[in-house]
Amino acid sequence: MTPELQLDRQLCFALYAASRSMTQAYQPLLGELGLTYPQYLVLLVLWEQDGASVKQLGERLLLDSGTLTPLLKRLEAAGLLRRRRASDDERRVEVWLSDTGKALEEKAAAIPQAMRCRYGAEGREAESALLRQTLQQLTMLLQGKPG
Amino acid sequence: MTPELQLDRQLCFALYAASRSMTQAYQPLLGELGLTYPQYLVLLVLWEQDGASVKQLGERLLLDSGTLTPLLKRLEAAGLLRRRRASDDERRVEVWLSDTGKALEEKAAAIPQAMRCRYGAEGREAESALLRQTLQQLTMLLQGKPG
DNA sequence: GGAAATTAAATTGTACACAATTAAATATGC
DNA sequence: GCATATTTAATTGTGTACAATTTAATTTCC
Repeated sequence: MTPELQLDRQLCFALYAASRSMTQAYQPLLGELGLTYPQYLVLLVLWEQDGASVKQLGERLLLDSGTLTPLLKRLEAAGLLRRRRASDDERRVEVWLSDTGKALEEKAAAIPQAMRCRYGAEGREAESALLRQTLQQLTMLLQGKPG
Repeated sequence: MTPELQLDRQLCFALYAASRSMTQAYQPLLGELGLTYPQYLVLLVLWEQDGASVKQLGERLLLDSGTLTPLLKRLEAAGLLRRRRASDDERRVEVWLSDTGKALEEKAAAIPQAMRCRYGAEGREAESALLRQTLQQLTMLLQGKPG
């Protein structure tokens, strides 16, 4: 066995396992709101930036239209948002929150604190902020954007 | 906008983005071997532990049979491994590498170094080992296993 | 030793991811 | 001003993820 290929030495697998574990930990909380984890991410962007285009959502979340289009259709079917061709550029599709979608932000506001508790980050704000920044830098590197 | 809900402050999104970026960065290297990233992870386990059961693979990779069964069938169809009911317990399915599957380890041996170069980890072994350990601890926490 | 509980995979159904292609709208260059 | 290139979404097809159910084999417990 090549030592370099040991699973437990792979940063990539540590990332993959942590990311999926985190998503799983969110699931019970998001389930109460009727959301999946990627749907929650889309709403996080829209609560900051209502009316964002599919392209803008994709840039923030690093997702393409092949993922976003069906996801947005499901959120539209759930009544949380509406999709609209922009009048000044018919190629663009703008995504606007409905009142229900806007109102959901209040319920979601409790989630971050609940999760910090869940993964033992309470009282370790500095440590988890550092981890977050390290991951953000790594993402920029992997995306080929000079950091 | 609730400040706590800002996308760029979410550890969960930093993880999600980094994990997918890492998988994307592996893709060109794995593509040459005809593998997807999860398939590569399965092979990492088998190169360490040939003959592992589906359950054992699932425990190492945190995946269930719903994911593994079709993935293993594809690797079997590609001629890299064979699945066999264990004779001492017919519930268990053992996964054994073919000669082709075993031989692939040599080609894969170049991947870790190529990737370290790719994400700027050269000469920063300590830093990336620390990140890996932090992520492994976080995963254990999220999986509810006392760390 | 046989019913009930447990375990291991497979199956079913839904929802991402993402590469590759298509289609429509806008921008560009000559 | 018009052909060409670019941009933006949608579509198509493959491969995960994962919850929930099913099936078959083994344990457990009386």
